[in-house]
Amino acid sequence: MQLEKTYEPNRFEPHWAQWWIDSQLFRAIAKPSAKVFSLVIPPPNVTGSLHIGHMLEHTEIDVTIRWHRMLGEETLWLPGTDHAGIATQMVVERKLAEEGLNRIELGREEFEKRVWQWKAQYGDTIKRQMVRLGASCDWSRERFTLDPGLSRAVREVFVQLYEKGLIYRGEYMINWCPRCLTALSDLEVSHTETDGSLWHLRYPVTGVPGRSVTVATTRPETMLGDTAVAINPKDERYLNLHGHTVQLPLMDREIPIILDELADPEFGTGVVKVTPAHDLNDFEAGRRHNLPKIQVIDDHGVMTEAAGPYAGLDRFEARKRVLADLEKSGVLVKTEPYKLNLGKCDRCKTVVEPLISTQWFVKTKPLAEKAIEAAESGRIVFIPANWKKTYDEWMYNIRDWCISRQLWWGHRIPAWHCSECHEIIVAREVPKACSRCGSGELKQDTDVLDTWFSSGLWPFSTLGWPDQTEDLAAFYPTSLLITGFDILFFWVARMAMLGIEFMGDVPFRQVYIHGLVRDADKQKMSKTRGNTIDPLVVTEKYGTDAVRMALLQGAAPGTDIVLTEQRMESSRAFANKIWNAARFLFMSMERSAVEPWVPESLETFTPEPDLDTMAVAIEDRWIFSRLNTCADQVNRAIETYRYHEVAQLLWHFFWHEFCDWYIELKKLRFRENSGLDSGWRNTLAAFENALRLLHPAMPFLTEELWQRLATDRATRPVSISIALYPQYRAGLTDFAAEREIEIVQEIVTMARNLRTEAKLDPKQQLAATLYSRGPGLEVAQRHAEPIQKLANIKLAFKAEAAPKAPVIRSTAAFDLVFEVPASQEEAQRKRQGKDCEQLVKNIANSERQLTDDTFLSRAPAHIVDSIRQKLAEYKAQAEKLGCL
RNA sequence: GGGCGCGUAGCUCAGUUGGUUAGAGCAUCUGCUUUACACGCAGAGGGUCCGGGGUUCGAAUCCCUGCGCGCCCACCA
Repeated sequence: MQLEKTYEPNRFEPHWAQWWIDSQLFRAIAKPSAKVFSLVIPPPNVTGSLHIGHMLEHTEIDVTIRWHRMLGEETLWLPGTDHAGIATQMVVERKLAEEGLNRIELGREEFEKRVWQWKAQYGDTIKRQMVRLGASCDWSRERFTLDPGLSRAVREVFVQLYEKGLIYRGEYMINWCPRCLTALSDLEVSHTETDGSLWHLRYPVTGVPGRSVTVATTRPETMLGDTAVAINPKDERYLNLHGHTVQLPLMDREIPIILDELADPEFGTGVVKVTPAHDLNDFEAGRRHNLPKIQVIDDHGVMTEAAGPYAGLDRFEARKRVLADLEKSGVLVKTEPYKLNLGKCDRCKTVVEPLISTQWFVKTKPLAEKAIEAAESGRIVFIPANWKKTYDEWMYNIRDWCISRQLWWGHRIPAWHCSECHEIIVAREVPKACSRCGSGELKQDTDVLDTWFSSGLWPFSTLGWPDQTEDLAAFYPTSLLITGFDILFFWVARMAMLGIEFMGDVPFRQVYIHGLVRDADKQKMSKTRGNTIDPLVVTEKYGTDAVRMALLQGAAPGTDIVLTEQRMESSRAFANKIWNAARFLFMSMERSAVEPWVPESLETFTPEPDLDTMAVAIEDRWIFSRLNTCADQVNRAIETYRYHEVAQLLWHFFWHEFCDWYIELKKLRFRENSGLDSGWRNTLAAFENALRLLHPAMPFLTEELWQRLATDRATRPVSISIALYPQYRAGLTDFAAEREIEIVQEIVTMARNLRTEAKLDPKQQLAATLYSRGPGLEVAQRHAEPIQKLANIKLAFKAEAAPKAPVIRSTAAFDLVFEVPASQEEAQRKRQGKDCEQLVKNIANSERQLTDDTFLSRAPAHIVDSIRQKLAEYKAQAEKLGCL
């Protein structure tokens, strides 16, 4: 069984990936008692490229799923990525743009037909991406927006909310995108600070010659729709004008002066123009004072008939004309630069227009109260915990949620309008006749629902709700949601509210919020910046496992992740390192004609160290002890979502303990007795354990090697992913063995240091003497063979204090002296000078503390003791080097 | 305007409840074609823990403050 010299990820990874696609197979092989079930939905951004952020998400999710699967626990992991509806929408957006099509021109039927085509076409891309990420993927449950099951759940929720009075239809000021021709929720509008101007306009007071009020505005074109001017009731400057009217310039309309809090005496002149049809505050003020609403800008951002001479102009063009005319007539008294927060459509960046419109709303306050309580009582826990604050902040200040969209794609609102009596009927099924007048002339509302409405139902709609299915009983609530903070409000908050409302319990117990992936310049990755890393490209280049590892290394809770190719490159090196460790083991096995070991049965498949040979082989006792510690730490790290720590622990253990020391020590042993040895079993067991430990992080590589480790597949789990995950076992920790190997490492390292520092020939075997009066000398003597070979020296041992020597290296327990010609002593002397400096500093420091009475009286005893002990060691070493 | 977070080696970051000489990976430098691996091996150098103040026997860690950076929320003309 020969392995190639270099690990080629692309040869192995897709192979096992394919195996994972079919979750039915997984169910068949999993332990019957295990209710491990995962719902992974396709990442949304299949257009430009899959967002690398979702790759991080999927990796974290997959690590956690695999870990739990290996623990055989009954859990549902709810992976958190955007829902399939969005994925489809992204495809649709792109295809429409590419093919120069327009939804409206296509017509609904034709449009939907195309969408299904595109979905089929892109489905494979999505699948491939998922597969390469190593995510387990339940394709039998793939959900797209038009899924009949989901549609049913959406209708059910809508109707129930409506019946409870939590959904209403109302005229309100909404954010309108004149390009997308749809309403937007507050969350879909992003504000950017923009340089604008504040124009001061003078409105003459009717019937009072020479008297006028000056108002300030950032949007002069809206003045065409002014229906009042407001002054603050407390503002004495203008109180005498109350009851008067002003003459609206350009339109020659008489409008009242009203008293309203809207006007801030501190701002500008203290007088504000009121345009109820084009500004939310004005809209509300208009309601309070029963003002007429004059809409001067239409859905397309074009001036209406009401704008008089400006009708038909684009809103920005109208602004220019209005300003020019105002200036001409002397109404414009001042223009000053002003910074304003301009709301733009999230998707198309068009400046949003506040418009009055009839929309469907969800009354969110009652829902939010329960959601707040859930987080308060700890039924929902955020990790890191400070995200609760952000969640609360939003929940407490929640506003009603505009859920109707004037898009073509999505769930249609289950409401029908009677053409006769204008009654609105909300129903689960298409009604046959108007419930009021009995007319058969019914038209379904043309609006569709905000996609986040259906996404908010995801935790239960995917499980068959409103039917009381087995899945629903088993998997609601789920244990964990992993997601990014960018959709905390969009998705997490809505799932919480709707889940509690309809299921009577929270949808998930824990919410793990991960960071954002950034590029090397710390920029958020985005399509518009063009700095996205295409997962397909990098996984092709470095391998899926390497990319996963690179992501995990940065995945500390609460911080963003900077992903660089450099990091992926070093992860690939790590994969290759493991591959080669296996290669060495397999080659050695072959050379010694060792049969791959075959476990007796599936039930007893828990590779154990062979205790008899362990007693002889110190490195076996050591590696199992280290493995045990590592398993313990890794388990705890995954449990607390400290993925970066998981990566670091595994990396260090595999590379710097297993490869650097264990294999090197084993090499020596294999060379001296080439025949079959029961010690093999320990080596393979250690490797096998390590592979299992690594599996969640690097599934493909470990699976491949694990499959090759034993030949008899009939008697063992078919996959490493359902083998047991190594756990801490008290019996395996062996401090004595650890101490002994530490001594070996210490001496070998000393020797290597000394050799390099003294610029000695690395190939020449040098004579050296090891001095020590402690018990360590006996241990060193016992392991003289490996020490001498690893350090390439010939050692003599002396149980006495070291003499002053030119080429010496000391630690607390040992002094190592090289016998070298006088000519090579100079380099070493320089080095020792540096060591001395440090030692003298340390001694001074310790002595200062130990003569400080307050320290001695207040610091705990063990701290004082440790400093005393340290001081003695520093002094001893300084003496050996001749520093004092 | 409100809220959150960050500032530690050249770069990207760790640093658990305050306690020896502050760690890792990458990069840099030196030496090695050692038959598992040059995607490697063995070593080395590199830090005023953003500045200032305070609490403490003791601060990268806790408190205050200044500077710099980022994010989220918000209807003020």
